[in-house]
Amino acid sequence: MRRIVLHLDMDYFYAAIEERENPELKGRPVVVCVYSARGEGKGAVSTANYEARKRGVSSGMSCPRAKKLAPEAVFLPVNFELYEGVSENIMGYLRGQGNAFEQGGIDEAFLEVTGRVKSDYKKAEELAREIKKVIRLREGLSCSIGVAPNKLLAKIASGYRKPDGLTVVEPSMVQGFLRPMKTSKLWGVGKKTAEELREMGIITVGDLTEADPITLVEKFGKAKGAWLYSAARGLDDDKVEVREAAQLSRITTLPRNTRKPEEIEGALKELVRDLHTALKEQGFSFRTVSFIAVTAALKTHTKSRTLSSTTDEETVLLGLALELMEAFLKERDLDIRRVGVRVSGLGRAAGQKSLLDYGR
DNA sequence: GCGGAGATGGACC
DNA sequence: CTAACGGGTCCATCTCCGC
Repeated sequence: MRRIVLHLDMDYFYAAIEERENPELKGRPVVVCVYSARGEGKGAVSTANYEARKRGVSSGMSCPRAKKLAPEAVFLPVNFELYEGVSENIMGYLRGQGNAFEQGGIDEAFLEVTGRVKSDYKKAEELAREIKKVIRLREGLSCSIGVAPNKLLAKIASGYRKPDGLTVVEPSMVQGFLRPMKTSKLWGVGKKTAEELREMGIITVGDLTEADPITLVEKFGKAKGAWLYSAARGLDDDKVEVREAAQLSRITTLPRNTRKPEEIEGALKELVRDLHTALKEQGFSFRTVSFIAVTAALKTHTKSRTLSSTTDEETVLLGLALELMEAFLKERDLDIRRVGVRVSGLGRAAGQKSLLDYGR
């Protein structure tokens, strides 16, 4: 059976929800920000609506800079609980629309629809239209959808026309679709990889199909080199499936750069409490704890410790986090800008159902 | 040579 | 003001170490 995968991406999700909650915002530039503890407007842009994007505002940009570009924009702090609720509604609906479902972040998801549409692209397109309609009706939000032979292509297709787009890439169209694109359109090719490819004279995906696989492996390592080779050809057999979380973390910016334990501990304790709550909610125990420090120079350092068996004790988590923090401060004479704590080696606490146990 | 642990960096949302 | 910069997750790679 010819495989058909659908990828759905909500349009400027956070800003769109804010517009929906407050219709007066419609037509105005809206910038949703994650503000830090540094006061007066410091932080980064999470999402900007299209009015703000027209003025050059984009995600990841610093808020003061966005303010300079769009002084008349409405700046709002993120309201995660609100967005999560909306996301759950949408994902709950989507889950039932395919043969398999995979959420990839708060505002996007893959659906394996091969069986449901019997490998028929016309039916897949109809299904995509139906999904867009339902989400618009129920949530008052628009999304963009890509329909293609695999996840890699579906993801690129959903981003091809935005907002409110629908792009269908049938197998016969794959080469024509991919060849003219910049390599950075491939999911997994970011700034660094694109730059290294550019140095090799590879700008487009078409260029990449002509690259020598041996050279790619030499340059990028076995896994990534091989992946680049097949991705350029639109090949990908990654399954659509529910993935268990592998790690959970919390990180925050300190009011000022410091290496005094008493100025860091408070924040760390709060992060631990928050992380432990999330752990409990999701029924996870953990085996590895990491202390994360981002220095004044914005370099990230981590220190970790793995236990011989899993636990879900908050006191263990806090004890280890503090211990690792002290070890870090002893080792390095650096001021800390942001601190974080991470748990990995996750297991299921007794009596907890795995996400995988919930049927489709 | 293989694995787990630990550190780091790239990528994406 | 010639910059200033959140928070979260996943993955790959490298080194070290015990076996």
